Amino acid sequence: MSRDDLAQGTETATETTDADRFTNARAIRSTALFEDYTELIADLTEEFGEARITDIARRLGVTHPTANKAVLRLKREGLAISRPYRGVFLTEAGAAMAREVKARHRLVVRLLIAVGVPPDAAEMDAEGIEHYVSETTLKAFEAYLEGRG
Amino acid sequence: MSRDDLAQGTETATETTDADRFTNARAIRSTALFEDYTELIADLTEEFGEARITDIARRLGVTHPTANKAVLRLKREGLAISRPYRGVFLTEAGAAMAREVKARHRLVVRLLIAVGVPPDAAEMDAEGIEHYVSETTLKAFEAYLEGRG
DNA sequence: ACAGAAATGTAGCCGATGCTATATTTAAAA
DNA sequence: TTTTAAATATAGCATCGGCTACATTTCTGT
Repeated sequence: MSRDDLAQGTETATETTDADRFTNARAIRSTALFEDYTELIADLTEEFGEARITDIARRLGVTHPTANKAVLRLKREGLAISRPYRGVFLTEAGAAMAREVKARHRLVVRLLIAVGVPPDAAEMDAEGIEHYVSETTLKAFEAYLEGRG
Repeated sequence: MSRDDLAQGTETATETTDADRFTNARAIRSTALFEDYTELIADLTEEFGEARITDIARRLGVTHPTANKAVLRLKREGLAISRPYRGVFLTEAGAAMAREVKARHRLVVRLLIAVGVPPDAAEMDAEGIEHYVSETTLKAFEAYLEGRG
């Protein structure tokens, strides 16, 4: 099920209820962490050739056991692979998620700045906002940014 | 601690680290549910004179036990009050949160529509986005909407 | 007034996401 | 090489936020 299927809810066609919106938001909340991890692992891999648990934990501002547990979940979901005491790497699925997330992140930051948000605040807020931006909204952002050169 | 204190992180002044951003996002994630509940309770109280657990649960798309447990947390945090088998009401603190959240929600929806997001998608995405919009960004949204009449 | 229906409450389960404390393994230094 | 430091793993605890199943209370209709 894609983001936009979710975004449409389960209604026959027209109406969208409050419950649909909240259910959608809850669904996204549960994938937000995976998005953060895959994006970060991609960054670290590019920078250092691999993503070490310690680096992941430090960048996210959590302890290593927390990062380790999250990586176990990533592996279980087929988004990452790793051998004991070694670096973490993304699977193709994980890399695809990372690419998508990164593109979304950049677009959100660009749009915020375009409407006058200071760059620092834009970066800060985008970290949370990006997860909730649907394909439809993303397209609108693109169109808006196009239309103003 | 306010949203913007959080948004500044614990840095001395200038630099904002990745960890600050993620820690900020996590902090907001943990208050998002309270925001949803207070806003909804305010709505229901206005509509029906009180907020019943059943109505809260239905609008959020969760079961009553889940809503009940959340209300217990709200009460523990001093945001709501209720007597057994009776409606739920907001405290002054809860009502203040509801007002703030509602204002933020409206502004986010207006901005999304202003940049070309279809109203349906704007409503849907705002449900998640609104929680992550800082005061700074909110001010920028206001200025942007002012500046285009 | 009372029976049945509806609403609310409680108990207990689960998974996610954080933590601390304690192994264990790998890497670095003497 | 052997010791020490750093990184990683594991165990166990807590809270949150979902659920189902069941108990209790309130409301409604006859």
